[in-house]
Amino acid sequence: MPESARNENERPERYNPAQIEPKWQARWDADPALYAAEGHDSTRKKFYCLEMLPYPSGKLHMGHVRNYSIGDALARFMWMRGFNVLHPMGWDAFGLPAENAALKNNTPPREWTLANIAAMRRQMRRMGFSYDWATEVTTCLPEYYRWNQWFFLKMYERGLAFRKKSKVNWCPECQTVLANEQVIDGRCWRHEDTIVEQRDLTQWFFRITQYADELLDGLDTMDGWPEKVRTMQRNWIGRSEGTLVDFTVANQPAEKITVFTTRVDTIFGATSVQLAPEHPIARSLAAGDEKLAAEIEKMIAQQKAAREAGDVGAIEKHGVDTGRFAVNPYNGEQVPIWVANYILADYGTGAIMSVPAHDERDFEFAQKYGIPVKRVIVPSSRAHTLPELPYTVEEDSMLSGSGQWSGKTCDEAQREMAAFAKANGFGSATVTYRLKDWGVSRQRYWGTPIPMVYCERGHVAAEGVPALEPGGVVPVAESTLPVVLPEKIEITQEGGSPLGKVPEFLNTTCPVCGGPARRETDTMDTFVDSSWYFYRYIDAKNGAAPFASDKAKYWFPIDQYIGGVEHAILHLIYSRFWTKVMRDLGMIANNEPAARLFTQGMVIKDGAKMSKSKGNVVSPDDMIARYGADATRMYALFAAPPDRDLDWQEDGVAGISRFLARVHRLATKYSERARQEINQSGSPSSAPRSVIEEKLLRVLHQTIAKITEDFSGRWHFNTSIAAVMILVNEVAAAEAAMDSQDVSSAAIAEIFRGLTLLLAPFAPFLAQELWAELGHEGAVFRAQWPEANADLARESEIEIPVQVNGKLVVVIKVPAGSDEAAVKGAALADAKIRARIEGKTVVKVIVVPGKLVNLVVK
RNA sequence: GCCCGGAUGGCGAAACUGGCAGACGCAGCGGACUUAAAAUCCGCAGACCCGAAAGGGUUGUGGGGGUUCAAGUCCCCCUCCGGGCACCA
Repeated sequence: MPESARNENERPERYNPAQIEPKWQARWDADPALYAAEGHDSTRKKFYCLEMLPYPSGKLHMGHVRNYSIGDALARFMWMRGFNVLHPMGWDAFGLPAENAALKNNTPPREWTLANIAAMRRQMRRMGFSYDWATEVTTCLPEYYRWNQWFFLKMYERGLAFRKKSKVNWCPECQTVLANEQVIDGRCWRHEDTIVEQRDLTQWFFRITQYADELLDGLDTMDGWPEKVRTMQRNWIGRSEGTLVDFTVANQPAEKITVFTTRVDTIFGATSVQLAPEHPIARSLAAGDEKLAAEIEKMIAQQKAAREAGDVGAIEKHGVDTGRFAVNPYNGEQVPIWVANYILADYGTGAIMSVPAHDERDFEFAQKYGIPVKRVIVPSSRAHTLPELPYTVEEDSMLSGSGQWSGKTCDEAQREMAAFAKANGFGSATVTYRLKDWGVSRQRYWGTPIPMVYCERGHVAAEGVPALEPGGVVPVAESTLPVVLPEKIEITQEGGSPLGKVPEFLNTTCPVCGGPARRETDTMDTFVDSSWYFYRYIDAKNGAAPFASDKAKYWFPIDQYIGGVEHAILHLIYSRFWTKVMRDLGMIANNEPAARLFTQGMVIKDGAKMSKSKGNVVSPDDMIARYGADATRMYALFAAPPDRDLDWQEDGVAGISRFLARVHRLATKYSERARQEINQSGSPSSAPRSVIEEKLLRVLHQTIAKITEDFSGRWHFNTSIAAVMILVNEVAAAEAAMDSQDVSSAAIAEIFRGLTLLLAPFAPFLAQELWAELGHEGAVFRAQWPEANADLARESEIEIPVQVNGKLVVVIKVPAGSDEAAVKGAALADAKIRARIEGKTVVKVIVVPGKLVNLVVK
């Protein structure tokens, strides 16, 4: 850091962040090494502090400010604790808004995006966030997205990227396909009012389901992640163990209906088979039965309507008997086949066996239609009366009326019956997931081109990789990456991929035969970009690989990841998947991307999330202009604990600003004495300390202890900041004593030095200003974090509340460390206590040393 | 319906392992400084009641019960708010 900031001419009388903050920002910006980490060969312990990268909308919002203020405080603290800190930032820069902006303003997406990035980077610097800009990652640049393409090729080689025709979610507004994760209650995640349609398209997928079990099991060991996020991911993966059982259609043994059940032990109680209306057999049974066919069409329409309304659960259960029968392979019994509107075509097999006696929903359905109810599960313990139906208990229950399995426990029966099905060729144990493979194709322009071509002669890449359809699917040669997104392009509102209209892009040659070929015109889901960006930070300029493995081995896993809970499933599950794929590619050694995850609460104003439509948005720029960056970020930490929602109140920012002004006034006033003390460089005075000096040092060291603990534990920075305020209040109250010689210059130097260091993670600009003002060299956040001195922090006398029958009567003072007898004696000697217990019997005296005394009297 | 959070002054909140409820801050009120205001500094402040005051009493952490010398904190039941999942067989 250059010379001290002290200059009599420019030093303001009053706290003026508009003067202090840009000054230090300029100095920090001029020295890129300040925020840079040492290399992966550093002997220092590393700390990878990561905040979720923003979409470059062009403006920081308060949610960003909060997220980054938390991360920045932590990064600065860890620096001060001597760690080798990596604290990077980047831009999730592909995506639809750039195309919309292009349509609206006739600005090319790239230009619009890069301008937004420049604006936001400026804001971040103005906020004083300590990012190492040398490692900046921008996902829309070919230097980055070529590695998306590279990964795509690697995944294709391993069968993890594949093409299939499937029903896809289509947002008419975005004019593109959405992943399941992007459909919320039947609506587009970006367009709450737009109902998602289903279309049949051939799409690229990543086989995330191959990792379903590992993604699920890993959650159990991830104790650095919030339980809430882990639960959400567990639900999302939705693993369900069960059995597949083939029923045959009576008189048509070639027609099989495979049902999925988690309760195969109840199969002797099955009294019907229920098909989803979309089920192929439902359709084939309806052939020639117009009434049935019409019913089925009605149900499909109804399901669609409910899906669109986002209220699937509200439809009344309803079904229609096909008049046909299915044969239960366990007992040969024939049961009617129904088609029902509550059976989902896309879960399990789209067909179930209905066991009304032991399933609540089946019971309800059977009651409605008069389908028989057959009890086959009973409690193991001999109860005199049988439990009411439906009886769904598995534990301590056993089978009855179930042939050779009668008398077995449900658990045993499930295992044995699945094995029996397998042995007899009519079923098997299986696992189903709610998680589906990740559809990554998007019919959009502003994204990573998928590096595949379609050979017109039908060539295929290699043996064993069959063409899925006429026109061979051939991966682009790795050496020719990146497939560059063309810049000259006309963006229109019509459907289909815009890249299909660019002949220079579309027409290419087949990498195998050199013949004519056309490129894949879809681009990748932007969640691909954000699934691995944090690996790129460690080696952002690497032109030969996404990153060097030895660097990843040093820096990973991320020590602390911080972001919004809204990414609990999408981004965070894809990132975990990507990490496992990279591990299997031999690129990294870690199984999970982040050791610890923190999800901060939302920023609320007037009881609602800040949003343009509600008109309650507070602009960080306005806050900076009025109160400064320090006050803005410190308020974001002070107003609520970081994991809770934060209610933005501008008066509160003003309060923080006043507090900072107080600190500034006091520190400036005593800086001369502090500087002299440093310049003397002698050992601290051994003169006995005054009572007030002792008290100031005591509070200082208590505050150091508390804040140090807050950082390593609960992260309740609101109370950390409150503790600094208490310290400052104490200092202000001691002003007279400091002005006289009741407080030594050595103590003054120590107090203001400590205060400044404590403030450094929260209000970095002011802390830096005072650091220089107090005569210290260098960057304050590279100075050593103060050590709490337990001796100085110790209270000599403590207050003990004394209760009579649990009610507070008086607070007495006793020397710290007094034993039980002494405390009890002092309590009983107190005049007020004596008056209170006079004439009564003391039944019991409870003494909690250091805490309180409670006299139980009668 | 299931699973997580949460409910404490006028407001944001604190009380980490059961031990002085309301730290710290905002807003408010009173005072000092000022011709005045702003800024700053000092003080008051959960509610209710008694008292001229000093002080004293009662009550109080969404509601009801319980455990305990002692409950915002633990147990049981209930209400409301926020979030997630959901005809998942």
